[in-house]
Amino acid sequence: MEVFAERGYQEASMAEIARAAGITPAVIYDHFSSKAELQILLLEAQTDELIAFVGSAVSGDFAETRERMRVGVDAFFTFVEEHPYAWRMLFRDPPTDPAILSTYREIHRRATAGIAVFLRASAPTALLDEPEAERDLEMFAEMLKMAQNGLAVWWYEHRDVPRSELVERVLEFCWIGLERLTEGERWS
Amino acid sequence: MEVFAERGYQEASMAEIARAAGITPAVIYDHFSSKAELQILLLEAQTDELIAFVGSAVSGDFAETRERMRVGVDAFFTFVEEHPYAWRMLFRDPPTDPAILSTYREIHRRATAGIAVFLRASAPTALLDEPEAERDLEMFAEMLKMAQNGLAVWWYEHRDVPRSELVERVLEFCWIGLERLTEGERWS
DNA sequence: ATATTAACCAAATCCTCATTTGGTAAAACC
DNA sequence: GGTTTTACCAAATGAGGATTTGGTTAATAT
Repeated sequence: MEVFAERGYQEASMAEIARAAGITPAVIYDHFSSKAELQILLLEAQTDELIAFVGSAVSGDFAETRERMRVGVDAFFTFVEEHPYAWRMLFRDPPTDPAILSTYREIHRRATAGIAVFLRASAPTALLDEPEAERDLEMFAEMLKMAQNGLAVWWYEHRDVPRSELVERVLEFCWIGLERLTEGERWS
Repeated sequence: MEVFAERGYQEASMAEIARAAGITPAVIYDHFSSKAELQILLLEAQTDELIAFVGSAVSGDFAETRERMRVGVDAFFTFVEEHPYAWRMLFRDPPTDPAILSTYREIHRRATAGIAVFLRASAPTALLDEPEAERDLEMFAEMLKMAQNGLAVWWYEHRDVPRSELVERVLEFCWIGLERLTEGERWS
């Protein structure tokens, strides 16, 4: 993971991965059928971990939707902080290899879908009855995911900024929009 | 551009690029010193075009900041619509080649900085005097850029959605946060 | 008209890896 | 104690693809 994350898939050679693991490339092939498979297994494992981590953070009871939102965003950045390699593999370097691209897309689909489910759970019935509700939720989820992710990339070059500040900025940036969404208002 | 955009840098072979241009690979080397240089020149040219395009769209006089914002966001999506290859090269597939990575980072730095300048121009003096003003603007710019870009990626799979709808969703998502930023308010 | 430069190409190079081969040695099993 | 499985590796193998070579032909310049 370290080598994949630091170098990106293409630049990570099996030789370097093996060296980092203290073995030789041949040993890797005793355990994984190809470089692509190795990458895919890592990606999937990390996705499961991220989704479980954020999911459990937001699953409790919250007095206000906003609190739940804050906890979710905070959980994401906590994951980034604690699993920097995982995050870079998952969100920073889209793969070029076609064999991995479909896995990558699936991961992002799952991430967006997860956020959308979360948003839907907070939205009022009236809004959900609108014919474009699904699509709108998906768009909001996509924007939230990418805004968060963009900040995470930015954070990488500004390590001195504390996590709590990132969380605040994300909420400031989009909260009101999300709040109105969850209250069923539309404005022009 | 077409081949780079469709396949991504790694998967685009010089042979295919040449074929698409109706020539042989050797001819490319009469004009460009390497595949990396070719990619870099294309990236830089497209960046200049995008920045000029959005820049001129938002440079006029607007009664309200919100109108200016709408026009800027609309200009971005118009560019995506009219220059799909350019957009994919610029924003969709981060390069893996180290020689190109620095160019890619510089491009994104310029894009974020351009958005930040735009936001700063609309922000009140009081807010700009805060010590963290620069950093906050940068964070907002980063989020706006990535939210927009995320929607553009999403759009790629939902071509039936009209541009105007994307623009509205972006504004809904983040406008109020931006509005408060430009009015100097902070809330907890 | 001739010299120079530019556009072009078919066929070699050549280099970087991923992947395989064909083993040894230690551990686990029975 | 012998057999099988597992962990391991040094040294090939081989493919894909960027880049060069060594030209020809068309255009431009003088």
